[in-house]
Amino acid sequence: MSDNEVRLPGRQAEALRNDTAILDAARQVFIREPAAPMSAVAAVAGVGISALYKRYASKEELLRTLCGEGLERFSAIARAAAEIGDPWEALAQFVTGIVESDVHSLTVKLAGTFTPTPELHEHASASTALAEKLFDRASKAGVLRDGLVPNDLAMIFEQLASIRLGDSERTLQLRRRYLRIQLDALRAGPDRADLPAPAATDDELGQRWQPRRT
Amino acid sequence: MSDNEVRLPGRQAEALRNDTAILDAARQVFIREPAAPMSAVAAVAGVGISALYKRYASKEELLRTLCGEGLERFSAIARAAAEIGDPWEALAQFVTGIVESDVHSLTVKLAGTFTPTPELHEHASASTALAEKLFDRASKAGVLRDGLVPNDLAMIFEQLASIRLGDSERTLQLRRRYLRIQLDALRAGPDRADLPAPAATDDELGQRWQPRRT
DNA sequence: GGTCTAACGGAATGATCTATTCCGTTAGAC
DNA sequence: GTCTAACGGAATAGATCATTCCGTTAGACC
Repeated sequence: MSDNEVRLPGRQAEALRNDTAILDAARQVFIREPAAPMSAVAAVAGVGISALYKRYASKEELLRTLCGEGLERFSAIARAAAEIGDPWEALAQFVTGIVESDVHSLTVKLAGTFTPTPELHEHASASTALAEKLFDRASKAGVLRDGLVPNDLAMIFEQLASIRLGDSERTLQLRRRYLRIQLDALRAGPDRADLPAPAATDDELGQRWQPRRT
Repeated sequence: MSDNEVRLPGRQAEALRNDTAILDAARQVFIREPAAPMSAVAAVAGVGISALYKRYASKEELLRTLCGEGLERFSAIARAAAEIGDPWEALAQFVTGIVESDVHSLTVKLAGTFTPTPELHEHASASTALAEKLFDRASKAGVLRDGLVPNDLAMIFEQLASIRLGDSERTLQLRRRYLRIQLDALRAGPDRADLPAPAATDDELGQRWQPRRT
């Protein structure tokens, strides 16, 4: 670890360390199980429950924070991919980046477990726009199979995020395997059958942000 | 509905009708939400809770029954596909059949919510063997991309089963769309990159049958 | 050294949710 | 006109959690 913040000694240093420990633990716990109890987060972070509530007024607030952080990460990955010259490589890097950082679990799968703020909605729209730009570039370059639309990417993320077997390292390996398969099928090529049904609409995908009970 | 069992009149006829109503409702409810309460099943079936417990000693027993029924369906689909002459068509029909009947949600996704019986295990093994036969036939015919193994099919089912948007009809449409994409990527063809990691082993897949809490 | 207090740990509280049981009804069987 | 299998659904008995409360404690400051 780097020590770029060791200005603060003693007690306050511990508090800072706990800040990140709690966020890391929460990310890890809620990615594995979106309905996990707060006590599980505290246990993984190695702190007491009160340390959580000192920082976040409620579970919802913690989840919102995690989700926002996920959207941030999503945007960063999209922006980095946009720097790549080759349109296909840019898209592939983007998709790979999202899958490798498991950002989908942090955003869409957490949405619906809390009531979203307008800011989160805007942030989500902006992120989607970045992804669409990458998609359109590849599409105009003719490297994508016919009939695909940007929202297909979201569904592919969803499918890959459903893979979870063994520890997180093994899960990552398996996701890479099936990502390769999916990417191969997205490229333009001979023998591509027509896609049988329209992709999900924005409205359909937006339903995920409606608060759910489960 | 056909009336092949109307020998029994009155009260017993109602009981028979309830038998299937309950099983249908349970299938529908637990596919949508594996952790659904028994009362939800009763509500959908249009009966009282006691009608459930008259037939199944516990929730576990109902889940086991559903799972067994799903394995039965799985085998039937595999056997029907085995009749098809063309190896690729046989495999494609099999995969399509599993996805269309949402049988994966009935077997693997329910496994782990109850303690499995030895019979279920054997039944599962037998089903897997049928699927492997279809896979091997296609593999030997050279129509599959290199590096695929039978267990890849299970992961593809898993990914497609994770798609759920709107009502069941819309969900089916979307699954057909992404099934087409996945199938295209399974065929042998030019430009197929090597798959980056080994597929799931039987042991890894078997872990799903270990009882979980969630 | 002696206080003071921010930051904690974690038990206690108050809701909520559910599997299962219990008991009074009722509609056909006879 | 009885009798009873099959019900409906309220009541019971436990879980499971989010959140609060209160007693500790380890640095900060004198």
